[in-house]
Amino acid sequence: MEAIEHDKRKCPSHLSTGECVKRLLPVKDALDILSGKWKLQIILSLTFGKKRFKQIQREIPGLTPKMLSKELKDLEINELASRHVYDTSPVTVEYELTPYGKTLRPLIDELHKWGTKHRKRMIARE
Amino acid sequence: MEAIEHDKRKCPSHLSTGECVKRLLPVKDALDILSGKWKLQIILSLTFGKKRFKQIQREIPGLTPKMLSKELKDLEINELASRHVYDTSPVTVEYELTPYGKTLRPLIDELHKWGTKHRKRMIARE
DNA sequence: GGTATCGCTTTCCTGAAAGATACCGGTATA
DNA sequence: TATACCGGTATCTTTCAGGAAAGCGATACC
Repeated sequence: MEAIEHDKRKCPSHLSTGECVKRLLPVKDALDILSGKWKLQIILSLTFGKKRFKQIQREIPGLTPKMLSKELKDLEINELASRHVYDTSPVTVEYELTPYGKTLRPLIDELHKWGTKHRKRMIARE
Repeated sequence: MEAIEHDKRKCPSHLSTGECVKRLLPVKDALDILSGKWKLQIILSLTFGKKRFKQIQREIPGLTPKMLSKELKDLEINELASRHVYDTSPVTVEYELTPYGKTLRPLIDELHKWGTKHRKRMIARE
């Protein structure tokens, strides 16, 4: 039987497959930083000001200290949040978004914009 | 010992905690659609034109038919991709990004932009 | 003395996602 | 006849993110 015409388009001709993958990497980096069950909530919580460990935990129901600790470390490693230890006793520890962390804002806004449209669309469809 | 001054900022005063969570939902929706090991690559592959099942699979090393099948279904459910079956034998099936699917573009670009900066920063730091 | 708070860490465990592998009917190709 | 392609599905196993619970040193409160 007659086959359908297929062109072999893969990547645009000026890009090799390898280059396509390379273009993908930064997108994955960004995605990694925001995905996961708690990251967004924690970032959001910190956008409203400095917070202490327990304070964040109390704000986010279900968040265990283990997870919070881990996520905060990730944020620190990526220089999105900073940790300040004060020599009180027992120690006081505060976390805060770095200026760099705040550069996530437009990205989150874009996600919010698209997500909102999508949500409406999916609900409208029923 | 003297405690440090803490304000109790949580959410901006005009937003309840519930409303904060609500603002989060659409962001998560968007994130869900893009995160995962294969979704981005599949979407990217489809931005370069209609593709057949095996064609996509060949383009993305390591992608099993089971995963591809599942991801394509997800894309269909979200109306981001469409499936066309042609009555040849054996059947020919083509997948393509819908116009709606193409609206993801600015979002992916934004992720790419931030991700690129972040990648540079992390590499520069060593 | 007993209990509570702070800021975690450690250990153990589970459910869900992802991977490996095999298979299916139908067709074309050698 | 046998082998390969197509578009998947079915089944089994592995991996791994994340949860539950306990503990820790230091302090403060009743």
